[in-house]
Amino acid sequence: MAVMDHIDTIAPPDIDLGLGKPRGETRVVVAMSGGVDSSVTAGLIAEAGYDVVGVTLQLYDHGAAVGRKGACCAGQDIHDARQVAERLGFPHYVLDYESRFREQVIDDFADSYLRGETPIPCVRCNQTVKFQDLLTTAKDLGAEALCTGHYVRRTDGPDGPELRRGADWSKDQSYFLFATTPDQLDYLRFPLGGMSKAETRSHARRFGLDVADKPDSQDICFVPNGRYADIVTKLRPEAADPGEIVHIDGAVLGTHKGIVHYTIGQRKGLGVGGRRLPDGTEDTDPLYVVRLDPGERRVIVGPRSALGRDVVQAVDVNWLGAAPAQGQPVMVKLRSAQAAVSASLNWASGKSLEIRLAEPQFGISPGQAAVIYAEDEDRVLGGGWISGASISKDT
RNA sequence: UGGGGCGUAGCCAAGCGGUAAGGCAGCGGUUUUUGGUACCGCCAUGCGCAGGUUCGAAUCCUGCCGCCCCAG
Repeated sequence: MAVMDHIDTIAPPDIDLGLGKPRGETRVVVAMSGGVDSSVTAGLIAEAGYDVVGVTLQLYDHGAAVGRKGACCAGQDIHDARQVAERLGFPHYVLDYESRFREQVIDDFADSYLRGETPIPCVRCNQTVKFQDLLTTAKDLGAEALCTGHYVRRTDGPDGPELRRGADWSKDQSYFLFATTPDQLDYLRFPLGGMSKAETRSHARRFGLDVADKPDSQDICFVPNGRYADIVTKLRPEAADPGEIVHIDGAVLGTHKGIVHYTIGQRKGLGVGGRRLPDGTEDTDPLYVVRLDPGERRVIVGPRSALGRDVVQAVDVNWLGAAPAQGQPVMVKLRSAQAAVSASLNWASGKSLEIRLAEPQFGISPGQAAVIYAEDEDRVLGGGWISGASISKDT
């Protein structure tokens, strides 16, 4: 089906992790999700002569995830990872991280919705379970580095390691790794960072892996069938309490089915049709969620024009290197699957920052990440969790 | 129970004798390791109901029903 996704033959690359010891004496832990990317990562590192130890984290309930396409880290995926390790001939361990994952990722996910935010569990998972817990485990296993199959690059700069976008920008995952600390980055390696997805799959075929044609993962890994609201409702029933849908002009337009179902910028799912305004004109423009008021359980809606924001505040900021100077032009991604936009730093103080976007953006939601790139749009300077956004007054 | 107006899909509606626009909502798909956005596709054998006129009616006529406004 995907014609572009096929390269017939590909030569073995010689991956060097730059760890300064003979490869055969250098132990490396590879985080294996059971998908193509991390499987190939392990294969390439083993092929390059390193002492590979594959580790797969069991993150959530087996039963719910068995047989699900494109998931990771449970059931079938653990089985797939084990098979890859067997085929490629290196040891493989499965670690039970279910309780840690629940506490640090799933609970946070649910609480975030209660606050009227829209969380990114993938970042939380990288930030905690993978780059804290698993990283510590890797060190305990005597490894010199932890490898993952992320499409990002780690380069050595004058002030230490730098994080850069994956060479294949269509698969770039740097947005999800903005919270990686300098110490963590120092220990991490991303062998796929210079590759395209097509190349990765070709290597998988070269290794004869059954997962070569496994679908790319998508959706939230611990949510079956994309019904994330079900999970949140199960954990925090009040997130599904109904409330009013209120237009920014004050009119109550209907009832919503729980704040968990909405995020700023969202259009679908409101169920509100056209209406006749008091002045006699008709309003049939689509409505978007402009704001969430968790205290009053209100969903505030308005036309798309009411969504523009060009000032963004972020907290829990992480810098990979020196923080940019005030007024410095940067590029910022406010959403994983959207191009970075021009911005400048208004101020940064401690773990907080405010940026000014060159042009207003639509659908900026607290709980999401503002990831800041250098002007070349390649290096990740850092980022933070969006805490608020506003529109500046006309000049 | 005098006068006037209106009843077209879940909502807002165009059409005013020639064989049901459009928007919103909804559904499906594409895109996507978060949520969302965007884009593409689908969505009224029928126009309150019943008769009538006509080659032909949502469009004209009659009756009934239901809303709304004004006047009692």
